[in-house]
Amino acid sequence: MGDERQIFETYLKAHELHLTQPRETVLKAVFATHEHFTADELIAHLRTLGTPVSKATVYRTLALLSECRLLIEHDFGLGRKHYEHASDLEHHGHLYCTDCGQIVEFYDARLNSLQDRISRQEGFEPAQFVVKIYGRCARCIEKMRRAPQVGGA
Amino acid sequence: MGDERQIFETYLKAHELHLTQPRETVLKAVFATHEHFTADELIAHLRTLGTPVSKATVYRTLALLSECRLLIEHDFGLGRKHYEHASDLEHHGHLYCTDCGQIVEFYDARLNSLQDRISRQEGFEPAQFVVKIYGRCARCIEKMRRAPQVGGA
DNA sequence: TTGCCTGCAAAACCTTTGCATGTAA
DNA sequence: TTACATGCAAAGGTTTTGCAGGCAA
Repeated sequence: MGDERQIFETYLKAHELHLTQPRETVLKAVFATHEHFTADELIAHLRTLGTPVSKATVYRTLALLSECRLLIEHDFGLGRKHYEHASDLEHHGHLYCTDCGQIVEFYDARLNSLQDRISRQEGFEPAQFVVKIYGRCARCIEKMRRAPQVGGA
Repeated sequence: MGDERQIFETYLKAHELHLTQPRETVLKAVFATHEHFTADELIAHLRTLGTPVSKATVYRTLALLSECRLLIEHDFGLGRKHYEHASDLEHHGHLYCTDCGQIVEFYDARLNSLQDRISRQEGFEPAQFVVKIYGRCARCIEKMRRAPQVGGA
């Protein structure tokens, strides 16, 4: 978490912005765990911690953290964004279960070489690589087997 | 476009739904091209064609077409969904330029084997495989070289 | 002291929903 | 004839913005 703070401070200085107390509160909470989270969850968590930060400021801070590449915004098509640490993104992607909504991470060392090869081909300068597989997780496949839905095709 | 119509009709019949005129209008417009589009763009396009369909019906029809796997919903984190033909999805992913918003497709035969391998590993039954690379496109890299931004890191 | 930052509430945005009317089968 | 579908407008949920007062540097 020392790294993140330093990167954030450097970014703020470079843009003549301030490291305020609310921003520091958000920074700490965000990098205290490695969980995915939504803006709303973070706002609730901060309230629980006894260090509430307003909705507007949380959104503004998340935008800053995404701009300086400390956070990645994910969108699973649910109408709200999920955030995760950019440093956690290397070599991994997400499996999203369309039945129960569970998000499972998977690791594959070949993802990065894939990203590089494709970006080079297209003349792209890659910043983020996002791999998602939508489908049904093992648990829901099993559940389905025991109690099949009508019209399940 | 014959295929899509048949698949849609079969799906509607199986669920005791009707193939109405507005649904047919949407179906035709959607499968007339292979472009990505948003709901809003489609609504505007239908108006231009002289065959307007209401917002509510367009959204409802897009949901149906996604349910029967004729369309894929994409989310590039812009607050609105992009749709594309499911049949176009094989072996390809998207490069999204964070500067100009351009979306470039890339093809790589290895994507499908990657999906299969990962899904098997995790016990997933895959339905959609989404690969996105966010970054800067060749044109914007060039533009940037000629007129660098302040604080451009 | 200066200009950025905060929090509140209102606005904006895309998408969904309730309801009376219209229409496929 | 019966149920499903349409269109309008209003509601819904998340994210953004305007503004007056507060704070970092």
